[in-house]
Amino acid sequence: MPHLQHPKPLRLETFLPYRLSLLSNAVSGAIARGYGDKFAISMPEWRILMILAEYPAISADEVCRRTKIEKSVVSRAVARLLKRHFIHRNLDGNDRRRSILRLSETGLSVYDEVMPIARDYEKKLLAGLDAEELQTFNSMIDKLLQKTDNATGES
Amino acid sequence: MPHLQHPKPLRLETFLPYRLSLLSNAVSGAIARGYGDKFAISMPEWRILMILAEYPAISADEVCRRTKIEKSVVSRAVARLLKRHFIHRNLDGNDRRRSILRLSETGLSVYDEVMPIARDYEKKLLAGLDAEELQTFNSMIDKLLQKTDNATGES
DNA sequence: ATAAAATAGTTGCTTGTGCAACTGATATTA
DNA sequence: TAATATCAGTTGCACAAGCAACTATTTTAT
Repeated sequence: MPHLQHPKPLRLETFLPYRLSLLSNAVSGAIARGYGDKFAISMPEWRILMILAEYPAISADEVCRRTKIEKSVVSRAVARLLKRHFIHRNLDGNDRRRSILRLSETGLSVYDEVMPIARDYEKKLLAGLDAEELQTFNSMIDKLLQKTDNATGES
Repeated sequence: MPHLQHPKPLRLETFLPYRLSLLSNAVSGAIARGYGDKFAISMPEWRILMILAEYPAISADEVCRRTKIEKSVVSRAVARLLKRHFIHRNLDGNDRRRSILRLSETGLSVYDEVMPIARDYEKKLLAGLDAEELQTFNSMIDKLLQKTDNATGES
């Protein structure tokens, strides 16, 4: 039996999508282990806490837009954060479909404890890389995100 | 009710793990849509085809090591690829725990059809970026992968 | 040689995710 | 104003992923 092999295969190890996925999983995974072990919060929950720390008093819908998390995932994560009293929810008086989410004292204290862990991890990860490299790296990410926006985005 | 807001929050939009995850999802997602719509193959399945195109005649275990896909996922993906006759499997004569996987003619032809789509997408994504930027970007990914290896790896 | 440990691979189970359908509320149009 | 469309949010469902437990085989150690 012949070994079927493409004459010029696309090498997985150098394939950008694969490399990005490895890196993203490794980085997100490491941080997720941090807050997951300590507070039993999931990544979507953590991102919601983050976005509410940055933008207090926004709706679930705005959370979706800002975090790019799918709305059913947000809905269930919000339910769990409510049950654990990490956030509050009030109906929006002007539009009773909408409700306004806010961090609670508890939620803020959780955020205050997790945030430095996340920030330190990021810092440690980027330590020893010179500023110019980092600059290029970040601008590359921006450029690539823009390109994928075009491909993914609305007509 | 006071709006609880951290005085110096970690901005989600500039948070590296978040940005990497956005980018990775967008990039992998775009390609996955390509082969998914056309051949109904999943991302793990596609990666297994890729790795077999590059390394014909390797074991499932080696597929795991080379693709970093979890072994149960590989097992099920291999089962599906076998059922669709995209690959062959033979027992290894020397070690009867192990079996040897190979692309079939069909599998190779699928690979030959999907591969250019993936490569073209990658090319289009990277078009217009100057070579030096790209070089830095790739070396940054390598450096970061190495750092996460240390953190994730064995004691 | 025998027992214990390691390895390749499969399967069961739990969990997370995302689409689609749905409810209730608001906006739009005729 | 009535009919229709849109929007915020929830829930049902189907599927993917990962862990752990298991089988069968091979390696290592005593």
